[in-house]
Amino acid sequence: MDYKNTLNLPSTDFPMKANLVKKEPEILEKWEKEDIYSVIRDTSKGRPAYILHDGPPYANGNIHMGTAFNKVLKDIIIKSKQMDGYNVPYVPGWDCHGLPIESQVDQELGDKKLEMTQSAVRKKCREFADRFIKIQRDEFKRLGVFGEWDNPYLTMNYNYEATIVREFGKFAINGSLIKSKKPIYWCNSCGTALAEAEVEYEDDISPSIYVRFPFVSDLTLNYPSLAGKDIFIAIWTTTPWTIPANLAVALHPDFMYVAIDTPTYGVLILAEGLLEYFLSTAGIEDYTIIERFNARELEGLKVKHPLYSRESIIILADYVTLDVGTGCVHTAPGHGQEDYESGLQYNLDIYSPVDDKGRFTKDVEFFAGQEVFEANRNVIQKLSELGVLIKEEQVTHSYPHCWRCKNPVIFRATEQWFISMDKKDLRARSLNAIRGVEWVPSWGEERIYGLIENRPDWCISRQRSWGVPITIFYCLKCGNYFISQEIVDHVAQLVEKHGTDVWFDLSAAELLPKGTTCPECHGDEFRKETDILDVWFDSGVSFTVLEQRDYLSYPADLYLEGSDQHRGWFHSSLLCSIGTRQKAPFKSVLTHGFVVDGSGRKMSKSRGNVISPEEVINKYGAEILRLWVASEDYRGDIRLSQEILDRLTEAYRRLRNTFRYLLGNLYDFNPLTDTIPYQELLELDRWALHRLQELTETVIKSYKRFEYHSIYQAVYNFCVLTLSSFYLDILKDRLYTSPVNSKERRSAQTALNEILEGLVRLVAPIIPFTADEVWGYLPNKERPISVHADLFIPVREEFKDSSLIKRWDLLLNVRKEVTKALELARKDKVIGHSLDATVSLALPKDLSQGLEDYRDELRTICIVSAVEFVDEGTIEGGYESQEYDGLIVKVMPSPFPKCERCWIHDSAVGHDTGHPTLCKRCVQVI
RNA sequence: GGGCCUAUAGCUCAGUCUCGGUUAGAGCGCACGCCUGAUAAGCGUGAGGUCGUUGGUUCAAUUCCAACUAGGCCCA
Repeated sequence: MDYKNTLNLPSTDFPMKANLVKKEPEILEKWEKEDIYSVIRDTSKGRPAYILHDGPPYANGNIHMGTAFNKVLKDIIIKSKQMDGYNVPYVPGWDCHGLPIESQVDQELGDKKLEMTQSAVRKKCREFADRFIKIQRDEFKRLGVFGEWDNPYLTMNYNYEATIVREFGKFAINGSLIKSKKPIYWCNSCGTALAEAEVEYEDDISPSIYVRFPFVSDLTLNYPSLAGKDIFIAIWTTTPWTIPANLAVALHPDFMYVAIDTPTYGVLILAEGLLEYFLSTAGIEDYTIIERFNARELEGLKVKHPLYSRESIIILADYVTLDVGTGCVHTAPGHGQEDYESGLQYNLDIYSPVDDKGRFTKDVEFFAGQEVFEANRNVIQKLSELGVLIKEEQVTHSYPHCWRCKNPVIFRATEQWFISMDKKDLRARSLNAIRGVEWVPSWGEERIYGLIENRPDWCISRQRSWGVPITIFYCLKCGNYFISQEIVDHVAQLVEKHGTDVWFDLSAAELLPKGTTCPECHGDEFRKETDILDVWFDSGVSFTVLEQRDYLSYPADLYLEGSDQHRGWFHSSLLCSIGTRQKAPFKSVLTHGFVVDGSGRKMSKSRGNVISPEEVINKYGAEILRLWVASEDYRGDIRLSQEILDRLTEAYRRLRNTFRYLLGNLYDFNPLTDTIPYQELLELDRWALHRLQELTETVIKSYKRFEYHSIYQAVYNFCVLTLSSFYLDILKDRLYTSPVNSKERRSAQTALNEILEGLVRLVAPIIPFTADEVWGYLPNKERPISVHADLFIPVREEFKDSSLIKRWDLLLNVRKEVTKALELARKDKVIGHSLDATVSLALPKDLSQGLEDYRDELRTICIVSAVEFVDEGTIEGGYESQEYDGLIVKVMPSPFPKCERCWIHDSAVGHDTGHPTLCKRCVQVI
């Protein structure tokens, strides 16, 4: 007779092989059909809300691994908060305006652009953004991310654009807005401003000149050695044309400077560290050092401009280096980024006497009307004539060029709009607010604090097309610019209806409320501003979405982005919110690191180490990608490699198989009728339930702390150690051989069911596809349509029994020793399967006390045919425990025949004539 | 060049921070073996680490401090 048919072997349709790549789209379709997101919204009505406000990705390409990581992390938070009892709506967003899209559209259009109106080009930009929003949306959905995908917030939506106009209006009206000069990249031949991304660096040959500026301040008082001499400071530059705009000379605050006396050039002051370099370059051999200075002693002294009869001031700046030159840096605040910052610091004019075509303006003596690059020659000539030129040569260096016309570009100061950091105490109020926000990890606080503390005023204007206009008007009569609440409201209404195209399509008169007159001169003819807003302002006011949708709330509970956003979105959002609402838009801010390759290098095309989300999804499935997100500690760099993916795939299989095995053993279990009350469960099953509570506690706590890698480790170890290699392995005998409806079997199933129900929920936020697939196979069908619409099962205190755990710790430890002994016996070919063995234990006193009541459990948990306790000294040979002094384990092959049904060797096998190959227990079962 | 961050077995993570103190843990992978009633599964045993480097503090440092190296983010 084939007794195998009399066993209760596991049985389930839940497939062992996941085939995620094929299965996931089916599950997505099911979710779509069920409208799972709405179902979750409905079922969680009335629960406390948890608002994670989405940082809008930029809509100009497919998502990369960083975007995928970020979105999955958000989704894990959303799903886990949801299952932890909150109502967690999620409105995804996209950042739509800005230069990258405008540039890409420019390239697609080519020369056609020249014949198009600004609005027509903007329309192309809108279509471009739209295209990629759809693509990215599908990519995010494919990752299993739940959200309001059919109603996201887009910064180019008309109502959002109107909001931007209104928020900008608040700054303008409250007095934070200022207009001032700032140097930007400028292409002389195109006559346009360029963004940083629009310049290309290429090697160029430039003049390199050394010039001496005579001192005006009297140095002889403090330095008598200099008495009676002509004293100069020596500077070096590769842009002679900026000399007319020189207003200062910068020294490094920590460098030493020397004064050298030369027969040809008089006394020259320069950095000590560049003395040798300078002397050899300038060809000076005859000199004497007559004085040394600390740079700080010279700060504020005056020198004379080498060309004009005005003064230039000596200032200090960190960016001065000893690489090349003299350590005394010619500073023209209107023609360089660093020069500009020094100019602000020392309150210098941002002087930039150059027009749109790159020609000196008429008030520039000697060079008026000359194009700056052509003027280089003349400037050098003039310096030479005036006897202030020390040396001229040529250098090859990397210099910025216009990406369009390939000509060299210049820095030119132009009028720009700024939000003042200090006029309305924006900086102070922001710094104060930072202290009230929870930053995770905590160092984020210092990082953003430092940035806000030191940043200059926020330049919010751009000379581009694809963006939200700065809605300011100018009076044609008096030149005054103005804005008012009435104008803001009026324009915002127009924008809400027609989008910001309206600004480009209509005239100033059409855009203004009827009867508007200039508040200064009552003129009635106007022009509109042509600049648009920095896109960081667009996304910076995204918290308005939280106010405008009644199911969201401001401020958000959480903002979550990469650590680069301390300078980006966290930063602009904070400023926008503080500036208009006096409080931070977020209660807490979580940051993650960047995705790097297996050896910690950044992913880049040139390195060839890029792994795309698409690649992972198509080869392994989104679930593996999500498991990766959960498994990595994201506070630092996040590594990704083929090996990591392979490991995760194997781990996934293990998790899946654990679920499958649990399901397989519950095929005949009806929780409603077959559940055994806790107090009547076998000890081992109660032990398992206690372990489940510990796991639940760890996992729920880790979800709260956003520490998903701990969850991954805990769940995985639970499946492998607690379940697979221990509990489930031991349970097999009881599950398979006991009568179907026996208490022992139902006791095991009660525990298994509890474990399955708990586990499937705990992992659902991380592997939502698999969890929901498992959900469909659970024994009891009275449940929500998806695991994601349900809640975690909280820790059940009544399932905890720490004294039981303590007793069993000993059993587990002894088991470990027995397993070692079994392995040795196996090596010696004494046994194969552990059930072939009978084990004799010589126990020291302290052990025998704890084990006396567990003689039978020991046999079961060691999965051997018999365990007997014997006196010390009666055993010969045997394995001596390293853990317990005096514990000796002797493994022998069982002398009894093997029961054909349960595989246990037993003395009673053969005693029953009806079933001569079965043990007593199995005979009874049959 | 500056600000912030990271560095523990081949891989992913514990431990160190708030207590510095016997042989630094886990799983995976690897090697070897068992089973064939979770079977393109399951079980066991074992080998892997001068805790990035160098100094300092200390009776004692992976743990505290400093510098350096490598890498990451943001600036310049």
